[in-house]
Amino acid sequence: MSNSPAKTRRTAIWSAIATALRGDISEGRYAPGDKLPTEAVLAERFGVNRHTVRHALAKLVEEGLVRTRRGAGAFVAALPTDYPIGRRVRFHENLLAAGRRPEKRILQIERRAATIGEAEALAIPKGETLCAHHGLSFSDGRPIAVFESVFPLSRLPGIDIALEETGSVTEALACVGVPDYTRASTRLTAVRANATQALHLQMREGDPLLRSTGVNVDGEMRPVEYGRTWFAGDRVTLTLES
Amino acid sequence: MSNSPAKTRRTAIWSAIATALRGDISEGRYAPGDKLPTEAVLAERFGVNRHTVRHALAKLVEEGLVRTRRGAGAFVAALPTDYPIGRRVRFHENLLAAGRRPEKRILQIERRAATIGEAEALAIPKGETLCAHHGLSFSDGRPIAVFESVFPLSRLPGIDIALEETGSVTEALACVGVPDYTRASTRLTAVRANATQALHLQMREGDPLLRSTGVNVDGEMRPVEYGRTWFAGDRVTLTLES
DNA sequence: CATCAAGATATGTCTAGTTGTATAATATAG
DNA sequence: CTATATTATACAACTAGACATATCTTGATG
Repeated sequence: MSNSPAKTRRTAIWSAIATALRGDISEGRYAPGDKLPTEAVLAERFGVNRHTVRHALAKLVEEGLVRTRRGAGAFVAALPTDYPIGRRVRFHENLLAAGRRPEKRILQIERRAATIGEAEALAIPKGETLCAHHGLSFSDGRPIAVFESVFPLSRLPGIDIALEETGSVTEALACVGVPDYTRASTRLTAVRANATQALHLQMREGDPLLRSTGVNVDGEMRPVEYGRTWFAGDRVTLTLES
Repeated sequence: MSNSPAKTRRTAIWSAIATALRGDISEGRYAPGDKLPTEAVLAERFGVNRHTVRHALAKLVEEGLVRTRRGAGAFVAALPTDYPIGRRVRFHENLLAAGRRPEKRILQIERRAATIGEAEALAIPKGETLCAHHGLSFSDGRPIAVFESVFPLSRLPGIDIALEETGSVTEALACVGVPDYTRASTRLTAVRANATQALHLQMREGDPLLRSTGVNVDGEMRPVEYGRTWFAGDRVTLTLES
């Protein structure tokens, strides 16, 4: 009579407000350092109580997007992390240069046979053993990407051990005789987050991700790493160098 | 317990309560916009459980007679606003003629490239710069619609500034040399409200909206505005002139 | 010009009240 | 006995208002 089984599990009001403000910020309507409208004004705009706006703002503060000062207002803390993609792609260096505090958590390192795509990208025979590792990247303590990258073991013997000991791609490659490497190719596309990715990135299943696929080569143009990275779309802006 | 338990009840308690409240409303005891007593008070007054009162209120909400807002209360719903759609569509004029108090709140004005659909509707090259603005429409202080409309900047230089200064489409167009305009086409369809729309219109996510897509042209039949409006389905009745 | 005081604003915190939702128990009709 | 209507209880989410406290603005004062 009154209700049908098709009940609407609506998103919380404060959550919708947070999303709206997050969108305004990421679209540049409020630039970094800008003062957001006062809580009272926002409450009026959205037609809700001030406490509901405060809940939304608290969420944005928790995410690091907004910083509040009592008596002064709420200010946009920073734009999404700029992540330059060019000939030299170094996670730690890039974020340090942007004034961020980078962090990396390796979830797994394993040896396994190469898939067809991996073998092709690394220019090795299909089914050859390689070293794969995947994990999470953080900026200022907030997860911004999940990655999976593989190395040809035949070309880089001991890379798996070096990776485990150093926890750094750059250092591990240096350990096995690759002092420098450059990005040979990068492909970008947008996909939806699956459950696992959403969990790691603290977002919702289906939220947009920016997927980057790239191959790094050594000084003699031999592929040394084939990596895929899924960036949280609302936290990262990739910038392309000429 | 207080009511005769041995007798067979022809009508359910909640139904009787709904009828009583419906009568109070139709007799003017509660005028449109008035706040009904709280569920606790009504439960006390009718000598029943709060849930039984809620069942009655749910029925009235379903009928469209009552609107509830969590934390605020239950209110007698205002009558739907008649909104004529014809050759001349003027938000303010239409509502003033209907004896309402119109209001408009522009949320954003920006310049950006035209999408394919917008370029087609305005008969301009794809990607050309246009002026877009979106916001909210009110009738007697209640939000009844969200809108987004775009203008071709090449054909109407300065329209964005005029819009910002006047806050009125009709006046802004007059400022840039379009003294009069008429509706060339209108398309209507029903859609579900997303979280943002629901928030602005103070309704629930998934509630039905009436979407109107229209193109306005100047005296020489050149498109000057391409607008989309989402009306709250329970607050507006569109009326078509012959 | 520099400084201080007072007022206006804005966020932080607290208390209370109201609707929304979930779960379980009880009564009544069929 | 079974299904439905009603009661009972608890908690979550949102509103409403008041007050404290930090910050900014303004104007008077020397």
